[in-house]
Amino acid sequence: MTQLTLYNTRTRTKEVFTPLDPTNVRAYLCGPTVYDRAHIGNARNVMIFDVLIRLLRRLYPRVTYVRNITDIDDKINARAKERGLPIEQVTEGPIRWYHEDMAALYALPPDIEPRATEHLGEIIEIIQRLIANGHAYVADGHVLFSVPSDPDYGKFSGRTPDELIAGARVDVAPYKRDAGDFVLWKPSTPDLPGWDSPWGRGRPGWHIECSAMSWKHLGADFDIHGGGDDLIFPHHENEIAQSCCAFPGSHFARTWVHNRMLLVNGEKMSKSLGNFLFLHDVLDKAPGEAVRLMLMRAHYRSTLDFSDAGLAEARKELDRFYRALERHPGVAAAQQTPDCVLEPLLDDLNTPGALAGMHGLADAALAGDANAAAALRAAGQVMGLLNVTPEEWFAGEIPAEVNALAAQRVAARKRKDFAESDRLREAISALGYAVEDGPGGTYKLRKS
RNA sequence: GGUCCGGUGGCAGAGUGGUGAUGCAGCGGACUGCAAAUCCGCGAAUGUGGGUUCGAUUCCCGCCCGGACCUCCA
Repeated sequence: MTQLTLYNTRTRTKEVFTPLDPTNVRAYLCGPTVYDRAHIGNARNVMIFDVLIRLLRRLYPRVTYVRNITDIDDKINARAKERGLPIEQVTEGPIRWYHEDMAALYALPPDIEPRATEHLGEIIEIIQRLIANGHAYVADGHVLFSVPSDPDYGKFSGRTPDELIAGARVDVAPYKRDAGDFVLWKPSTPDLPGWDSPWGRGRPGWHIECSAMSWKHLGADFDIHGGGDDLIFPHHENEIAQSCCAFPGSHFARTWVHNRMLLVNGEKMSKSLGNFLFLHDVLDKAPGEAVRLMLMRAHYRSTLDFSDAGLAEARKELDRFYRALERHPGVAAAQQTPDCVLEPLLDDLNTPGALAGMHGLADAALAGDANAAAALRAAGQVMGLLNVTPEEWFAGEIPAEVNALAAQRVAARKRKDFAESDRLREAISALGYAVEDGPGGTYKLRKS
């Protein structure tokens, strides 16, 4: 019996995953706030969830994968104001880029990609429910969630309300009854985007849109909710509070999967440090699969240092996998995911372990085992790797100039003019390609 | 200050109460005009001090070091 175990942030333990409805597993991932390019941290988050979805689809007949787009946000408003544009025009580019960048990493598209701007009705309905059952109040044009009204508040992130107040470093707005209360709805001035509501023209707070979109598309109870671990508090704590209080008796997401943050060349990536690494820039320098593999080289719950050296190693690992496939041209993927890859993945998404399994298969394939090559392809499918042919991986576009030099080199080797041969190899190398000699004067070119 | 996580070979990075995966790099050999790739082989690690145990890298405690969250951030 193949059983998936996942570390559940809610219980802080590894648990056997049991779907609420085995005929339809429902998962929600906090998607991007679209005011800028996606960065490499966004990519890690999507990659780990992508492998999870691929794995679930091998275990269950149907998986509904929802990943939202947050297109209402004060940063978006700020950009719109700067440029004198409506928010739709500010978010349009980032949404398109996000799709392009994630596609370059071979990320599966979500089944449903809801947007906050399309869910004002659900947002307002949840707020009304919260007011009606005493978990929210109107003050000074705002609607606030009343933290003291929810006895479970803080349990998820492991905090007590006292701690929250003690640790609060922000000024507490005077209209708040309790320092920990957070905004569900806030008024918009005429120069800001706003929507009509029972509380006047305004806009939703940060956390409410995820409660609304997951409810609409997955129901009040669903299986898995994912995100970066920096969202545990306050975002996910607040989502849980809103949703559970709005829908008494419901439990919101059963299993919470959070990935650790990543470092860039040893430093935390943050706005204040100004070292945000955009996916777009990384993809200019390295193939999408290399970036993807790089992000899988560490377990999702440990810190990953995204470095140039690591990216170079990821590329070499893929070279090895593709060489193994190259030895068995046209071999189709095996039906079953090989155990040496499946088992580590079932154990809380141990992607480094799965990669080790793939190296074992590559060894066997290189030694001539066609079944191992077929298994390697199947492993690639669940990992989202090995999406192209070996020829495409190695060759890419070989410039005519490089081909010409290589042809000259064959001639030089034929007449045993090795000095000229070596000179030509260096010339090819200077253009960014490596030449490998095969038997009988044959050769292969690849990007170096 | 509060809460939480981690310290494994040169680097990256898993697992495990009983002689420590995997990759990259390095070294020796085969192959090659020389290389590259491939194959064969090699060296190399569990922060520190205690405790539990027949036995701990794995469990517990102290210490040292590093990191995260508590504030917008995946």
